[in-house]
Amino acid sequence: MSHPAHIHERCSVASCDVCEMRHFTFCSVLQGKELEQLAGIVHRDTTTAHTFLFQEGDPAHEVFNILDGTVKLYKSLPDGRTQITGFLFPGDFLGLSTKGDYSYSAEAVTDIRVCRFQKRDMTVMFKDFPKLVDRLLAIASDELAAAQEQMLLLGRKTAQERILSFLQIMSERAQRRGQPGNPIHLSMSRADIADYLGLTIETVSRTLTKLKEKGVLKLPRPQEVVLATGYDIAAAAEGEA
Amino acid sequence: MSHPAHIHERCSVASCDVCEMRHFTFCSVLQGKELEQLAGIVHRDTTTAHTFLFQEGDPAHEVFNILDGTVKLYKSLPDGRTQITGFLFPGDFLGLSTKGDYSYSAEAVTDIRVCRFQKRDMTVMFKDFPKLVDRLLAIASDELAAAQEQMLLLGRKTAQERILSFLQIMSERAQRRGQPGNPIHLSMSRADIADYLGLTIETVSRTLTKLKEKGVLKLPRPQEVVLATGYDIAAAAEGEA
DNA sequence: TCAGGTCTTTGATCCAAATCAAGGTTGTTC
DNA sequence: GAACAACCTTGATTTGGATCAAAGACCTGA
Repeated sequence: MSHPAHIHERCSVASCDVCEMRHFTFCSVLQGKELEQLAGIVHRDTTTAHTFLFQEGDPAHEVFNILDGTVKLYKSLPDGRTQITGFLFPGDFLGLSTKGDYSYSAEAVTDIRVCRFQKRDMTVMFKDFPKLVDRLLAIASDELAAAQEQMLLLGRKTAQERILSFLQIMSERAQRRGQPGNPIHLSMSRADIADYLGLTIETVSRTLTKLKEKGVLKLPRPQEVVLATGYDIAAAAEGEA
Repeated sequence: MSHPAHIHERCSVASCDVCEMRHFTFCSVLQGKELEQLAGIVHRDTTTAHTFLFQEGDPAHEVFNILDGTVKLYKSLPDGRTQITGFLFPGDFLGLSTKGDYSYSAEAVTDIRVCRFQKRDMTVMFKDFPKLVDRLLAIASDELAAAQEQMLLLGRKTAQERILSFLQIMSERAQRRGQPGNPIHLSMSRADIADYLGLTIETVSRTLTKLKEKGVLKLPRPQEVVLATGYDIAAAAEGEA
């Protein structure tokens, strides 16, 4: 794999009040003049898969909002072992950090479009519009709850429960974006799924095959999962007998 | 083990400006009249080990601040498998949640003292003092970074690396509270450590014994760990050769 | 159409940690 | 200070998922 490069393309300033993600993301609390002020500080970028938004240890000068595509957040150990801590999809926000540096890396899994903000510009917005901070606190709270759920998965679930939980999460998030929850499109590789679930590629593949043989799902192509209707995936992901 | 009961004791209203934790916790951003207003809504509770502050699924009406003792936060699966998502110590804040219900349980590991606030009272404080929200966002951000670090531990570290990471975390947190970082006092049981690290009691015990045999630490009593000076625990916790 | 690369699946074997099973230690109550 | 209970340690064995190895599947460009 070639070493991903940092983003370099930049598009011109956007007009936030006609943004298609406007009501699905953190800026949904702003309107009218407030959105104009936001448009004044935003940059839009389009970039290809495997590009870094930033890497662990980089000075944390920017925050981002995903417009299109999939991004992975991860942390690594010195010997290369990697844990993906989350996948981001359109409408998701990233870049919060109280330390001066990012504590994780963010890399495009697919081609992506993002909104990019300088943190110092955001600080001004926070001062002018405290409801933005309220919104970010709610977002951080939800992320914390999701992180705790993921700790339960990583610490205590079997391989099969992890895969089922993962499919359930991907399905729910597609629905929150207004997409169908059932044929599930997996925009990431088996390696990324493994690094998200604390497993190996082989175990991910084998477990999916086993679920296919059980009739729980179909796998017409590696990236497309069709869940059997009438199967209680939520219960199975928590280990019912 | 007897089933822990909910808290029932209540003490009278406190005077926040003489609070010993005042500068170590979220109220450190308040002063003078602001603290008086906070004192008007706080209740102090003293309660014994194994008491619940709340359980997963309870309506989230209160937030808490730990004054003394240790609290564990955890999530469980239907069959009883449990993942502790964090230990809280004096100065730590808990109870954030955007949903109506708590998404995890909080239980006293030792006898504890806490400040207790009704969420509706806090909402008023947030409106009056936006800097409180800023502070909570910073706290949530830090917790998120810690959660991501814990996901790396649970997904990718060996038993020995987990134990060393745990000791390092406990040491650092003691220091942040102004206590010595070296003889480490473990206020929780082996079972709790296991549920925090995604291991079994036996593996926790064996791994500690092995580290003792290697001369990395001494274990004068089960709850007291003395780290060997000159040993780079941080590097070992990340798997240096 | 074929060559080469990347990704996924499948198979055989291994091993770190879980499970099963005693003992040992510490603290508490009567 | 004996009896009990809770917790911790140690030993023997098992096992779920990792590792090692190889064969498909799919895509891209010449």
